[in-house]
Amino acid sequence: MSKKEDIQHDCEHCHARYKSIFCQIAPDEVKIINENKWCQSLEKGQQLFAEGAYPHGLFCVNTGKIKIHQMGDEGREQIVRFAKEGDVVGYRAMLAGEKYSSSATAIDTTSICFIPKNVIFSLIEKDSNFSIQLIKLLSSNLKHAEESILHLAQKPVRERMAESLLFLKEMYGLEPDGVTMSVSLSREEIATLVGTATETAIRLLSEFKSKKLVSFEGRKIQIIDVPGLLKVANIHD
Amino acid sequence: MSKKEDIQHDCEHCHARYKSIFCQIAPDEVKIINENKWCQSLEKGQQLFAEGAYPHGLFCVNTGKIKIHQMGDEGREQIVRFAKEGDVVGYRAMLAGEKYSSSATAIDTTSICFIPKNVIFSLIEKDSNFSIQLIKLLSSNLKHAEESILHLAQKPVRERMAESLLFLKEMYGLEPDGVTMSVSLSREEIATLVGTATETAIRLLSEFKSKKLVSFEGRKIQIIDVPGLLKVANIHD
DNA sequence: TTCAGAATATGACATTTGTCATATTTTCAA
DNA sequence: TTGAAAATATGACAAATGTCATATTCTGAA
Repeated sequence: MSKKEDIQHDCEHCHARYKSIFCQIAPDEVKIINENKWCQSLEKGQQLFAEGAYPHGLFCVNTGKIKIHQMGDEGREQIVRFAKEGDVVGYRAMLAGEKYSSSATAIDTTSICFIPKNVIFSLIEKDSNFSIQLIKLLSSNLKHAEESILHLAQKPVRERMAESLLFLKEMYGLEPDGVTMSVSLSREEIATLVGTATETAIRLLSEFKSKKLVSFEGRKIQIIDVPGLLKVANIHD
Repeated sequence: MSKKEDIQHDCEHCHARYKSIFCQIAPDEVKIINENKWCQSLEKGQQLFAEGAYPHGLFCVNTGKIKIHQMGDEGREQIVRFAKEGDVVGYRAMLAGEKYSSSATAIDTTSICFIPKNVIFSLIEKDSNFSIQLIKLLSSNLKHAEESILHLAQKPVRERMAESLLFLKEMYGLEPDGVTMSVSLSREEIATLVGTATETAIRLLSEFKSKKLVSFEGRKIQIIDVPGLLKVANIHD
């Protein structure tokens, strides 16, 4: 499962922990996690877990980028969520005691830590504040999911494309140049995020490029005109 | 807010509580809830809470049916969830400490109980098992929401319509005749559940009727051919 | 009962979006 | 380096779905 060269980080001073649901837990609890966790690194494209498998714990992203996706009837993938540094993945199925309903795949070089199920459940039992952190995380995910439902049902593809680009910019930020997006996705992946055909995604990106809203060279996309994109996305306030 | 004639139920022997997230809490906690809750009855069409308002507690459905819906850009409503007896509504925003991101409206004569925020949070603090119940509820809602995302993005309207009818049958069940659905929704509401235009929803229902998959008289819909609907919905396993 | 407004229904049509075919370009392993 | 496979791009077209117009039916209040 994991490779020899994977570095075992120290939870106590972990930069990702401060941003995570584990940010407020007691030092001795941190110690328990540290002793039971397992770190692993993933290449871009490597799968973390697959739909249908049984979870034995959850994963905390240390560095890198993860997509959470589901398989549709016609074998078409749908991206339902993303995760970055400090985010927790694979927790929904674990908490519910179910099989994974989605898969998770690295979309960049990623370092994650695995924390066993029993450690999480004993933490829930001992630390009500941790429960609240988990509840807030689930709440936030649910809110975003319901917003996606609204947009998929009511917004045309062009609006959703503009919105998705702005979302990716918010989620993963920009490179030091201040315009290039840090995430690099294939056209097909962008299509499965927006919820459209790959060709439609390509056409819309070309259109946005010709309208000087974005520019790109392969998978490196630059966000040129944020107000313009907001307008196309039909976002006002 | 509430009317004189609203009956104040007794939580201890409440039939809805046994089906709810409150099914496993200690007797003295039940007593605290009972002393702090407030029961209210709603007519069909009455709103329980509105998008943008601040939550002061959560609502537990005693009897009846509730729709959770959001407003889209063009003023079109989108139904994102339903609730029935034993379900809890309005908890997401409360737990997250945010404004409501959706509204809730009775779609049938409904009796609900309001439980104040502080009672819920002290319960989370005291009873880790209750936290787990909440976490499982959120998990289940999130799972369904992500499934909706997949289906809205990838399934054609006809499939989603068949699926929605089957979903409503599962959710609210049938009348004693064994075929008529217990929920009664307008064509427009069905459309906002499926995520399509009202006219398209009407046309599809007529098509299903002519294909003897369903029959209906106004808003009373009979489910005639479940295997046929499953086939149209493209559901196999 | 009666009437007005709402809900349901249906046709005609426009628009959006997806699909298929086919270039063109890029990537990566041999 | 080179060639094959994958990814990107674009055109032509088909299919799905939404919109608008207009009946028709239903519903509830006066």
